[in-house]
Amino acid sequence: MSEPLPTPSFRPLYEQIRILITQSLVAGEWKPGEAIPSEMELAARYRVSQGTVRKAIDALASEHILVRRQGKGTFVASHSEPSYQYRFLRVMPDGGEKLHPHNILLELRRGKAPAEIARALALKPGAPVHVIRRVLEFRERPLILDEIMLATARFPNLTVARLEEYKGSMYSFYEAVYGLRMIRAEERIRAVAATEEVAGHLRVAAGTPLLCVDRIAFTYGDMPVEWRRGLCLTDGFSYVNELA
Amino acid sequence: MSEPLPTPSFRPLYEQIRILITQSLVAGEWKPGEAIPSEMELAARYRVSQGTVRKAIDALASEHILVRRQGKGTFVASHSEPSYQYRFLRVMPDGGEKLHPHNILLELRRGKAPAEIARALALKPGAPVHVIRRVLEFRERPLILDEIMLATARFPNLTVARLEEYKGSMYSFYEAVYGLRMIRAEERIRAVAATEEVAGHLRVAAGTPLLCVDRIAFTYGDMPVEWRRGLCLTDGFSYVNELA
DNA sequence: GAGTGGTCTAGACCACCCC
DNA sequence: GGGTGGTCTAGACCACTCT
Repeated sequence: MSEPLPTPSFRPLYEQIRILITQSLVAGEWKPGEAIPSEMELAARYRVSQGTVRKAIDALASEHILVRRQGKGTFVASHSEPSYQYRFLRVMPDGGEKLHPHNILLELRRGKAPAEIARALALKPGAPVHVIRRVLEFRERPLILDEIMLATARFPNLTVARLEEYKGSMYSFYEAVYGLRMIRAEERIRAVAATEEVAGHLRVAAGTPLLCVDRIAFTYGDMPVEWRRGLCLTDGFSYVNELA
Repeated sequence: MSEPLPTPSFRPLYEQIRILITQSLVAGEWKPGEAIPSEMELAARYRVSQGTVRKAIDALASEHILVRRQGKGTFVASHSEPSYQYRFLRVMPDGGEKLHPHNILLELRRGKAPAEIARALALKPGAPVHVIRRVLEFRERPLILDEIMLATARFPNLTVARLEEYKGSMYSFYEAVYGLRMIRAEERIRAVAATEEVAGHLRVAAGTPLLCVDRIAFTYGDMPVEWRRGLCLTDGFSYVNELA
């Protein structure tokens, strides 16, 4: 006899709970910084044991989507919280201090996504995008020249005023103003020589070697939202990474 | 009355089990690639429940120190296994294929550790070290010029012959020949211009921008073992990183 | 079928936080 | 003191692997 069915794929309960919790997060049922219901409440809601909810929350906490605080509750992670402000910024002063750079907006304009960037953002080639250019300064010295592209469809009414009024990182801006929480990012790093124009913005000689850091940042469900290219000086600074 | 004792710090049981397992790994009770005893056996050995052993193993597995294989057992991770061979190599062709480079040894000599490197390796300044220089090639093209420093005390009888005879990554060499398993590494990346000498080895023009990747690699207990500086071409290649 | 890791449950108790 | 997450246990059952 043929098998009844080749069991399409086994999905543990805690995995399904993880998905349900994620859906509530996407739907905005619990907002960044807020507490989600207690493990017992969620267990009752989903009709599973506390241990199963716990495993689901563990997974989300390990992705930094939720944050556990013993004695207080489990909270929705937010880029607005101090410790998460520059969570994705891996460039550090060689001294070892934290880097809380100062943001100088150079330009906000409309443009069309080049083919490669459109692909990265899952848009049609030539789709309309916002192009942001800015310099990050540290101790009065320019450090990084950023170019950022965002689909206009996802970021309506983006203006210089709204960008400049906002204090804090780009991702806390997306989160606070557009409800878009960035969960993870992929970076590709190369070494390049500064062009005349770039050198001007960074106040170094043309030809100075720079890190070119291309980043794609994703929200829930691995949806790409932001493309970014950072050109970064590295005298006195380096890109720090931990391999595990 | 005064408190009996201010409870110096709470140490969960599974944490203590994790430490005991780690000690057995350090002592070589179970060798890389081998299976450790089953969860039930370890539970009996340490007189705790299977669930507690499980949590300890989960932690070690998430650090890639152990590898679980359902239905088979839990194994000691090894840099010799194909999927772990170039576990710490983050430079990838832009195409996306995996990079399995070809190793060309340039030099092995004795030297003294400069102050900064001695500090990184927890040695006395000027301590004797092996200095290895090599080029990694990919498709007949030189890609990375590496300089590696290892304390001679930890690597006795290191010779060109032994290095050249060994096929595979540096870390599988350390593991197979010296019983040193590298667990994690820290990298700091900068952009530099190729010197004449470096440019010669990489067959590019002097001044070409390169990634300069400084790495410290650690065994168990966060003991530093290897210092390494890689100078890396990035046309057609990039350093890939995932931010979570 | 026997052995392994993986899931799920239920209940007890501990550590932490805040009222 | 009452709530939250964190630990630990014990037992049942499932999925995978090998023989």
